[in-house]
Amino acid sequence: MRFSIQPSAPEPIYRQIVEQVRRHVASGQWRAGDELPSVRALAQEHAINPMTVSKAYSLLEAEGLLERRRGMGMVVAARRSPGGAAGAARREALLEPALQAAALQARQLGFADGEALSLFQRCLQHTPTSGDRDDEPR
Amino acid sequence: MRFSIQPSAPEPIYRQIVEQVRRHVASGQWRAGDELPSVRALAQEHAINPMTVSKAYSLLEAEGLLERRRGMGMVVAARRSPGGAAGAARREALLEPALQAAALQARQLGFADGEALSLFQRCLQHTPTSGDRDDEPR
Amino acid sequence: MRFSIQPSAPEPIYRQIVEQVRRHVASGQWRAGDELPSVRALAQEHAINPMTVSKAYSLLEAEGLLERRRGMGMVVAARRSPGGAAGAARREALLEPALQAAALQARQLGFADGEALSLFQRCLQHTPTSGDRDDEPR
Amino acid sequence: MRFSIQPSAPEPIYRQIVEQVRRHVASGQWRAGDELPSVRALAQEHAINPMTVSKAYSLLEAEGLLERRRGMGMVVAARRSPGGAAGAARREALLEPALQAAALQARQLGFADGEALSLFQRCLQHTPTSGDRDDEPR
DNA sequence: GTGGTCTAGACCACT
DNA sequence: GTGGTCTAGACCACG
Repeated sequence: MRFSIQPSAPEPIYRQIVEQVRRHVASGQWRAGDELPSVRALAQEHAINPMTVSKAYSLLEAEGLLERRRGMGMVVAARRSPGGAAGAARREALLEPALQAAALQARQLGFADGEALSLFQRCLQHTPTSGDRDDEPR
Repeated sequence: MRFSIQPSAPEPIYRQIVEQVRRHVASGQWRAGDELPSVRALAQEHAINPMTVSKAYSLLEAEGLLERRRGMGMVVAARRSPGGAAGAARREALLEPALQAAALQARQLGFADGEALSLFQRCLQHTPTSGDRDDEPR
Repeated sequence: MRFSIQPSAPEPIYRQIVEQVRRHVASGQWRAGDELPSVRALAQEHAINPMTVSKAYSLLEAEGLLERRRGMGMVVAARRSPGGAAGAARREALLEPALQAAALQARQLGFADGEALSLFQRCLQHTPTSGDRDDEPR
Repeated sequence: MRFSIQPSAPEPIYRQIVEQVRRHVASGQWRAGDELPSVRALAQEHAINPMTVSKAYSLLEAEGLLERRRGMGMVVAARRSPGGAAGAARREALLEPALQAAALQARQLGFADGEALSLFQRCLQHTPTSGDRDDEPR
């Protein structure tokens, strides 16, 4: 259960954490009851401030994706069923904004559907399958 | 020559304007000499701050994409040749970041290539060809 | 649009703010488009840290109750319709936890329904009608 | 003599135990000499930390409500006289904070006295008379 | 050990 | 002017 944090990226650190947890839970790679690294451990590992990690965890707890086990850290909540059909819909919903943005930009750039799809396919092939990469390009 | 502005989107308004102009010029849909809406008109139409429009226009002028014609507002500059092979490479370069981001998220969500491509195709079909849409989905 | 903040209360300050906004919006006392005091103004008025206010506002934005007008502060979001039947259900849902807790305690203390209701009525009569009190007892 | 513990509730576990004992003793449902479950038994039954139970019992002992019988665990102390007029006042005092909180929230939500009382009555009817419920609504 | 809260101050981005 | 983000450090509550 490792995180990929890039302090220099334009996306705020706390949001990088939030989105990674969302995607890993939605994809079923992390399951209900799995323990997350402690605030202090994650902060120290990536040389960031504990409050930044805490902020991300708090947001995920408010969202219902994580649960606080008092005195024992955070675990993945038991509410979602990522395996079923609802899980598939959720995953699509999470991916859709990125696809729509890309589609809109392709249109504004005058690309035909085939060209855009071909370029996207090339991007997919250049993106490793595992979600556990340590330093993804941004 | 209409703009699509969404004040509630995470992308800053001035950047939305900048990127839209870049794409429409790169694609050849807007050509040298075309007049852009005045700062005041664009600001009023979308209920945004004139300073925001002005900031975007200034950035585009500094970039050499627009020219300031005294008393006539801004027009598309004459420097680029969007039709050639170099233009094609430029258009791809402009689209690539969005595609890479989508590809990465698709991977982290556990989608196979075929699924991701199919979802992207659906998005493309739901996105009108013209760049003149007024309210795209967010 | 005034807030009642008691730094010495056991309830965290940021949560006092969150709950007050929730209740005032749910009751229709604050309506869509109403502007909230700025982070800095509210912080200074009650001699608390701006980050504490900001945290409360951020939570309310994530909840969809407030909207950020960039560069212009926060306003009440336009999504809810507090006047309708759904609003009434929402208000009841917000009140229910407190009532249930009181009911459970009354039971564990061995009160009969009539006694508990009578005591509650006395409490209601001692609680001013206006929600704008500046220093409510805790 | 069963306890209702909800580890996920905002109220700390040790305090849930303390308050339940207080209420059951004040109401006369638990009487002098009654034995409480052992620290280990209570901890195991609710899957909580024995230290948490021990902390609650110690607080109650310091308060004079419980007594430690060597080798026999804790029993309800003999000091109070819950049946008299003073006992009634005590019970009311224990219930009052919850009622005041509910009344304040009802006011801030814009409820009239009649509505609030009616909702409270419904809550009371849905709350079993016995204090031995195992899973109350949260 | 765990996370929560608050403070103080700095810097950034946007309008 | 607005809010957002991050850092550093302190203290608390809980288990």
